[in-house]
Amino acid sequence: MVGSGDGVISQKTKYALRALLALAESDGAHPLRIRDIAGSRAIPRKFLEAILLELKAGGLVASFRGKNGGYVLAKPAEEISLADVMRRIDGPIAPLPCVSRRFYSRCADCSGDADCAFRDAFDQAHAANLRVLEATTIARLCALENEADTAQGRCDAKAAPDCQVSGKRLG
Amino acid sequence: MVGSGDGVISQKTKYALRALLALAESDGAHPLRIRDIAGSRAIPRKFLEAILLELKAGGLVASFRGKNGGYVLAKPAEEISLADVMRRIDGPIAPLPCVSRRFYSRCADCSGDADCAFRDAFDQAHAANLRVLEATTIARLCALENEADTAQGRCDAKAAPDCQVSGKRLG
DNA sequence: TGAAATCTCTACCGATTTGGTAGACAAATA
DNA sequence: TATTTGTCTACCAAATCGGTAGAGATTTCA
Repeated sequence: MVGSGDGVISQKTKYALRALLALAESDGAHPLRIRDIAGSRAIPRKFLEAILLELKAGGLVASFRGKNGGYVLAKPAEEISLADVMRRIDGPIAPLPCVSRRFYSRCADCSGDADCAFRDAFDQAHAANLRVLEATTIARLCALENEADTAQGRCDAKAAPDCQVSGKRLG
Repeated sequence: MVGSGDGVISQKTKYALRALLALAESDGAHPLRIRDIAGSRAIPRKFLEAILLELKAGGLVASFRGKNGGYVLAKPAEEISLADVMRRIDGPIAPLPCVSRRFYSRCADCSGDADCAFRDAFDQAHAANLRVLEATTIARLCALENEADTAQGRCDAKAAPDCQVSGKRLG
């Protein structure tokens, strides 16, 4: 079933972003417990444990153990971009390894055949994509979220108005 | 292993693009046989059969059976974009279903939680990505490929010069 | 010195997707 | 009718995705 389309952002990345938003919105004085983040953001607890460990390994969050322990952001929310999170959780963002900024490697089968012709196009597309992803920070998302909340109506009010909800549109 | 990175373009899409390039480069008078495309472009034959059927279902190629049969492009190479091929083979390009132009649907878990804040950013990134992918046609890829070929040195000569080949760069 | 609370680590698990392969079948052509 | 081509149904192994279980290590507090 080709078109069922969960899209390309993994569940894991969505959970990671939600967790980071939760941390960014907390006062930062007290660490947030895994259990509380999981509870408030609807994330499976054990899964979140693993995700936070990855984020910690990537230097995005820090943790404390024992009573009063928990997680905090390891740097200002302004310095964590969407691209940072995606790369840490799902690996390279580039569509082809030979076009990757951070994880460059030669395409295994690129020599002597037609793949090379694709490279340039994918490189441009990737660059355009990345510009947005690098420019968007957790802080910015946080602001957007609060905006939406106080203007109430929450998420649904912002759904693209020209998109039909029923079924798929193949045009 | 998060960074091993084959990238996001599936093998299947790469094969599809190679096959389309082969068809675009043939004179168009005689159909190309699956076997010949597979041979000249290093694509597993049986796998290519399935791919061509999908492209046919999508109206990108046409076929003839029996002796002298084979495949041809169903429309001018100028009218087949990278985005067309990717969508036909791998489904929606959008990172989130609620941001998709062709396959819109509401995110399952978007109501009342933080996902909404992501939407806007991913929407912009996707739009930027799509602009390039829609603008790049098979004809253009074909031209690029020939350019590279006649300037000889083939692919490898075009590899990004500022990228080290050895190992991964984590910066 | 515990005991409790918290993060950490290793191991597993079922479902789905990816990248294929095998083989019978159908339609053209000569 | 024999041959040559595409078409269709069914598999298959390996990897990935989304998660779970449970023991272990640290810190704090009484």
